[in-house]
Amino acid sequence: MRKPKKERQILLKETIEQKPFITDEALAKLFQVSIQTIRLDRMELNIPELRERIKSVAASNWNETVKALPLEEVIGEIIDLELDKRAISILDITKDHVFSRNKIARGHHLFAQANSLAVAVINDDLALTANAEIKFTRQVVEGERVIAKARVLGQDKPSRTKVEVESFVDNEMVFQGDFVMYRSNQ
Amino acid sequence: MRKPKKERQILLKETIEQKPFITDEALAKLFQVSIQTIRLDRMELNIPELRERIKSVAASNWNETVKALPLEEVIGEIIDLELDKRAISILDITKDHVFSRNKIARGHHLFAQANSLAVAVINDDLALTANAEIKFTRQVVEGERVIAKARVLGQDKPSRTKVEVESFVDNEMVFQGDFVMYRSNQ
DNA sequence: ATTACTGTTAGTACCTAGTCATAATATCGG
DNA sequence: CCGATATTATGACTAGGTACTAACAGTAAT
Repeated sequence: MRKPKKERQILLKETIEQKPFITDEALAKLFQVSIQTIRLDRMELNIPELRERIKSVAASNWNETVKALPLEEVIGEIIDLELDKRAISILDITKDHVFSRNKIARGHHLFAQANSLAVAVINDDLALTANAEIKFTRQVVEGERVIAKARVLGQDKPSRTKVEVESFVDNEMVFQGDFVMYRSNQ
Repeated sequence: MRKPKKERQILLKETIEQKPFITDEALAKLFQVSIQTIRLDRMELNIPELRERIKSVAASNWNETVKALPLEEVIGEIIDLELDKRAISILDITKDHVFSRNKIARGHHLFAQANSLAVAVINDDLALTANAEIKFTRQVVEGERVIAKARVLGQDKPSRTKVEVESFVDNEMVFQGDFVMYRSNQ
């Protein structure tokens, strides 16, 4: 029934992470030990008391409300561009681009970088994405720098241009997309 | 210096709404009355005590967490969700979402709505887009309301789930995407 | 002038979910 | 079996309250 200290502490940590609203009393019942033991465990694991946990959850809420829409106009910085040929852009992955849970970059930011690069490379006043086939080949985490390279492949029909975009972190491909772009054909 | 009861109570309500972390003691000093007066005021105004306020702020985040994605991280507003089955979200296209030139919605916003819906519908702690095939079937302009509908199709492999997302403006399809989602366990 | 009422302040007992410190007991490994 | 580690118990204290009673000042009505 009762588990050894180490095991209990690991479970305790997980339980509190998952359910930060739980009291020491409830934890004591859950693990079949006294409240004091739970408190000693929290001490050792540096887990604050219930009220402080709730407070921090509430506070983190407050801050994230302020951040509003992270999807701004910034979708990478273009560092090389030859219209209707190729283009390169850089996007530094910050905390604004990642899931709060696991620090992995959200897919639409990688897509946005690639897509906007595909739009930018088209030598036309109007360029829209008609369709695309994309692959997220590796996870990107906070702090990494994504380099997207677009290559114009050619035109099936006069109003459709194919653009291939490949994105890299340290020469490792993280994203690959084939975009079919609509253009007005002035 | 000291204001009449009514005025104080109005200000009290506003103050607490704006700063829910404030204690009765601090409020008493702020309004130059005794703690008891503040408590009587809270009673009359049905404002709960500090800890309950903090709790509700914290809970408002925790409860509304859809497995993989906190609700406020979803692009668009989720109006229907049944995990691992289907989900619907609404995104109103504002000037923030369009090209300044022609008021046409930028593709990555439609993608972001669809992609985050595909993430949200997955009943798992970790959900990432592996790859996707998308079509922009009609242009969307500023002021239009996009309704995205996600449908979970099934699983090829245990860790891969297919999600189809179709987005509409006035019953007209504007976007269609087949997403292959990676999920951690379950 | 007395009564009634409102608004404010004061004080008590009690509550929860802890803290800290110390002591006593239980359990396990060698 | 002994000693170290682990656990439980005990008492005193804290913040931020609730719930209740009592007192008092100022105003209005009778």
